[in-house]
Formats: sequence, structure tokens, C-alpha cells
Amino acid sequence: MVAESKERQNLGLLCFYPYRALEARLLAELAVAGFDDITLAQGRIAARIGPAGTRLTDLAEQALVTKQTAGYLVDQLEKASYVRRVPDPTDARARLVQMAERGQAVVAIARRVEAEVEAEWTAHLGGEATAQLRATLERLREITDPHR
Amino acid sequence: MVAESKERQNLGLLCFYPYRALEARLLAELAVAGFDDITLAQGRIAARIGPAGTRLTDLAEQALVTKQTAGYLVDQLEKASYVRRVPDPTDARARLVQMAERGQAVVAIARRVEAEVEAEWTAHLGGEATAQLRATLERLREITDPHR
DNA sequence: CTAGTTTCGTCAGATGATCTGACTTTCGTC
DNA sequence: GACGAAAGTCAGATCATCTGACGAAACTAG
Repeated sequence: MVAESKERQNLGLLCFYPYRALEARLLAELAVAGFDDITLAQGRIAARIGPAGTRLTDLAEQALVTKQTAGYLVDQLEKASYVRRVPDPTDARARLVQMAERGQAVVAIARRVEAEVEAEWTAHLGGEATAQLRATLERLREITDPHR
Repeated sequence: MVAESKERQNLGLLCFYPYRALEARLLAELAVAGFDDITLAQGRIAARIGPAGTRLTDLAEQALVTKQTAGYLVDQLEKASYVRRVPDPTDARARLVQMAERGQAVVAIARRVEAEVEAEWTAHLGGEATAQLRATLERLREITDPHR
């Protein structure tokens, strides 16, 4: 990095810094709010739970982990009362993972922090550059996100 | 995500997709080239070794892991002959982690793949949008990268 | 409607990656 | 020269992740 830091960094790495910053900030602010038992991996799973609940298999696929890993993380989230599992009325094999009350409190904080961070970035970059950044990243997602 | 996928995604997450795509691609192409024993975590450490070698403590700090974790990963890279440790001539406590021949072969492939991926992104986004993306990300790095 | 196949989730076991805490050696400073 | 700080290692614990195998329910084709 001695050499790297002054040179032209590759685009992928440049993308990584903001992401990492946001993730760290989220975790830190959640800890401040008393939710200090959440891990990154748990958050990545929890972030993908839809309003009506989501199947474990879907969570695993979207988070790019195996069903087993997703199950392990959901177990922990459930033990800590962030989520609950209910039977899927349309399929007796499946269960829906839903946000519990405690989980919804976390989601509210997360949304607030995301908005704050984005406002800070906008203040640094300017509104126009931020809008362009978003537009470009959305186009880039078309070829870099296997799930859409 | 059922809800998320159509809605406005937060900028941090949008940044994540390209990064993940690049990382996956790098690992896959290295595996094709016969370097199938490299893990992501090892790569993240190795990517920060400077031309003259870098201290373990510096690697740890830049990769945002503890010295112990960095040491564990360097052990494995050393066992697999990707790097070597030499005494630091300026400080008897310290040792420099340097790229060995095998490691340099990996670096060469990584640089090639990075260039390929960037070319693909440029083809999709257009040259101007790509240049703007880079410029904006570099500015964003000023406030999101704790190490510069 | 039964037989075969797929899907949903779990169990079991292994490995990888990460942390905290304690320690040794060396450096720098006063 | 003594003492605090820095470089790295050792030990132990935990978290996250994988592969493989499995049981139960659902779907599909005769």
C-alpha cells in the first residue's frame, strides 16, 4: 500500500471504502443505542427480511451464504428476540423469518443512520455528484449483482 | 429485500456490489491459474504488502484486523511460499513481510484481472461516467477511509 | 394415486477467521 | 540506566462458514 496509496487505485477497492465506513458506523451506533450483541453477519441476514417475512432459503441465497449458515445466524437472532420464525401457511415444509418488535427497533435506527451517513456524503460531494454516483452505481449493479 | 429491490437502495450497499463482484472474480481467476489455496482474508492482507516489505503491525492496521489475525494469515501465506519474513534492518523487534516469487506471480495475475474487470465496467458505463465514478469515489474516500 | 424427484430446513463435523488477554524482547526517552 | 511504548507471539475462546447427509413435505408424471 505504500506504493498503492498514491497511485491509481482499482475501482473495486475504491467502492469498498464507503461500504466499510457505513457498516462500521451502523454497528457503532447500534451499540450506542444498546444493541451491542449484533454482529455484522447477523445484520446482513436481518437486512434481507421482507415485511411479511422471508424464507430461510431466500435469505441464504440473497446474502450469498449457505442455508446452514443462514440458519445458524437466524438461530442467534431468534435467541436474542430480534426475529421470530412462523410456519409458512402456503408450504408446510417452510417457515417464515419475521422481524420481532425488538428487530423493528433496530431497523428504525439503521434507517436513520443510513440517512445520516448519506447526508454527510452528499455534503462532502455535492448534490449533483452524489446523484450521479447513485445513478452510475445502479447501472453498475446490473452487471455486478447476481441477484438482479 | 422483497421491498428493497425496487426501492432506493442505500449508497453504501450500492458500493458493495461491485466490490464483491471484483473480489469473487479475482479469487476465481486465481483458482483457474492454479492458485486455489488462497483465501479472501489472505488476499486482503497480501494486497497491502509494499514493494520493500511491510511490518505485520502495519498490515494489521491497514486491513483493519488485529495483529494476531494478521500474524495468523501471514503464517499461512508463508507456509504456502507466497511471502517471506525478513528481519527489519532498522528495528530488531520488527520483521518485514515481503512478497516471494510465488506471491509476485499472483500479484501479476491480480493486476491483469483488475484491469479486465475495469475494462468491462467501462464498456458498460461509458468512459465519461467511469471517469466521474472514479473521481467521486476518490473524493468520498477522503472521509470514509481512516487511512488516508 | 403412487413413485420418483425436488425443495425446505436441520443435524453433524470440520475449518477458517477473528477477538481479548497475557507475555517477551527491543526501542526510545528522560 | 529505568520505565513506558511498540513489535510480535502464545493461548484460548468464539463466530462464521463450508460440505455432506438426512427427514419431511411438495410437486410431477405416469
